[in-house]
Amino acid sequence: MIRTHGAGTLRPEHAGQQVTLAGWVARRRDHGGVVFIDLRDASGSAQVVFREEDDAHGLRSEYCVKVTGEVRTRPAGNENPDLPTGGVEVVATSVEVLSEAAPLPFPIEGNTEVSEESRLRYRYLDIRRQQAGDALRTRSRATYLVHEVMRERDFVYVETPNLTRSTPEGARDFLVPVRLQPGNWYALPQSPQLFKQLLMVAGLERYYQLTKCFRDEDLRADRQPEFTQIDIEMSFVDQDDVMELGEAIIGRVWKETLGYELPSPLPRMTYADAMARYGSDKPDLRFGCELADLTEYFSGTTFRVFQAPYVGAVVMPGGAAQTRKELDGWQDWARSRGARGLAYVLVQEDGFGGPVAKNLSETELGGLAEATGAKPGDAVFFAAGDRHESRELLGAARLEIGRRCGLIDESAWSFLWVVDAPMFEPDGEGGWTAVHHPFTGPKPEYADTFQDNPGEALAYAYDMVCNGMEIGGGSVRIHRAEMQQRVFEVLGISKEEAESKFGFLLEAFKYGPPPHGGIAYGWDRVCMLLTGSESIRDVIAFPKTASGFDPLTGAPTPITAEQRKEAGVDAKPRAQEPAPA
RNA sequence: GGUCCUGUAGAGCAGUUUGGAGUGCUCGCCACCCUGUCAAGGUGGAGGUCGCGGGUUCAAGUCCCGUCAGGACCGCCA
Repeated sequence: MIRTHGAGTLRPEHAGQQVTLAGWVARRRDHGGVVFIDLRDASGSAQVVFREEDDAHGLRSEYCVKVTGEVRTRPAGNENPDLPTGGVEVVATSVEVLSEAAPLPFPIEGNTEVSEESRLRYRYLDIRRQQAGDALRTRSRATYLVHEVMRERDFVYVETPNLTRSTPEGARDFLVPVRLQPGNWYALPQSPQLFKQLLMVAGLERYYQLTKCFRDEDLRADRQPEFTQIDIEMSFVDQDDVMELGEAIIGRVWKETLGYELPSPLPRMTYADAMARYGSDKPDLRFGCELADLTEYFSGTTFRVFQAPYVGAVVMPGGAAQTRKELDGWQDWARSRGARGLAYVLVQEDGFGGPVAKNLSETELGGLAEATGAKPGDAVFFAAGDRHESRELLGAARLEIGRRCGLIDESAWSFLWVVDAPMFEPDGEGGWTAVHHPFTGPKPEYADTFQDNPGEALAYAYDMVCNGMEIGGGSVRIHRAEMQQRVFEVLGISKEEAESKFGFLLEAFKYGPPPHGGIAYGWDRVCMLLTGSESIRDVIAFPKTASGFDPLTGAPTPITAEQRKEAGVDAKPRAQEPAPA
């Protein structure tokens, strides 16, 4: 090594030692006759003292330097108790500039806010900054912890292909042209779902992998086109076994990195409860404001709008004090989410306000506070119509209320499992679509009957939710061809279609497939929560912007005509796949 | 595909409401001064297609139209 010590490791007990440090010039304080340099490396930073004759005046921010000198305790009165190395300094005897640095596009030191655009453009400098570097280091520590847990539990780490077959999952595939077979394309995996099930057939019994997944959909703060999953599958297990493992992993990570002890076992909530009480399948339990179901309450109402299959409400504490402009703002907010508006009643000391109040009877208004839990000074927001849509609107309003009113305890952790989601939901065209994926099994009590009443059947599935964000989800899978066939029938997938799309899985299931189940964690999201980041981009070394652009490399780029020809982008497949009989 | 926010010196911002000379702040950068600082200090200086294009106007950073980029959200993402 070029250096003998990490700058951040120096302490008074090193006094008297000759050391060589290597790192970057973080700050310089040039007094003419004496020059102080804070030399930073991955371990921290230390003060180096130069005298006039050492010629340190030419050192500039972020020069990469090697310094040799003697550690000494600082002169009395000059210690800096705010710094870990503040008791000592290195008196330089020689300095070598390993490389110079051009003037920086943004400051490395200090807490200056820098636009994400330029941080990503110069990501290597951003990561030199404390915050971005720490996020990646925390992610690394957490990753090791996951491997520890999995190793302790005898899981087999298996890598699955990234160049694979397009499979009919939910998202759009990224496609890769195949030079060796012009006209044919690989797809990048949306997840290793089918491979991990094959590994169960293969008898590995306990598989895991930290792996990239790819989905060609529009991006968000918590979505990137390529992202990392902890992918897990286990044989001969029940739902509780997988959930116990999931809690062990997340529990270890939170305990070892944040010192936070996860409740054990984690609370569980049914999907039905989550929708009814929080209007979400991933409720944020860091604050209350539960929804009130007023369908029964308004069953006899003369107000047309409330003559609906569902009427619900959510209370905004202190909301009656809002200005007309703020209340109108809620209407815009609701319309931007595709709703017609957001009816509201203001509960005041001396009565009720808001445009809806006059449409309600004395009795309806009189019992409203009790029915919703509203107090004088609060606003009650209503949604009426389709049960699911209305609840989702109220759930979104609840979150908005939580944010606007500062009800969310940012220091709190709210972990829970949401279980018993429906297997199917209407696809809007008279058929059914899988809520989870088509290989998810029904809860045992629906095993024989789900095809008769698909809307009622519950899936043997579970989602881990943290602070209102889904961080992991899984299910006990179907392992019998007969049951799989019935699911396909509900989904309107013909035998031929199933055969051509994932015949390889169905074939594997002919050879003694074990009962199995698993889970996948969105590792970027987990790390985002762990580090308190606003976006998963903060825990990804080289992320892409919302339009899928990488400001650092400039990807994606056009290709040359030659590349296009060679890749076979425009080629037609040589022969059609054999038509199903 | 849609809605909203943002774009002014290397960085972070103010100025845009009500059009009047690129007007300004903090940091950084360059030169010089300075022997105990640690967000060092002092003096001086450089640095601007006001995202881009068009329009209105005697006059546009400011008003209008379009467009590009970034961000948030809806749709979408099992």
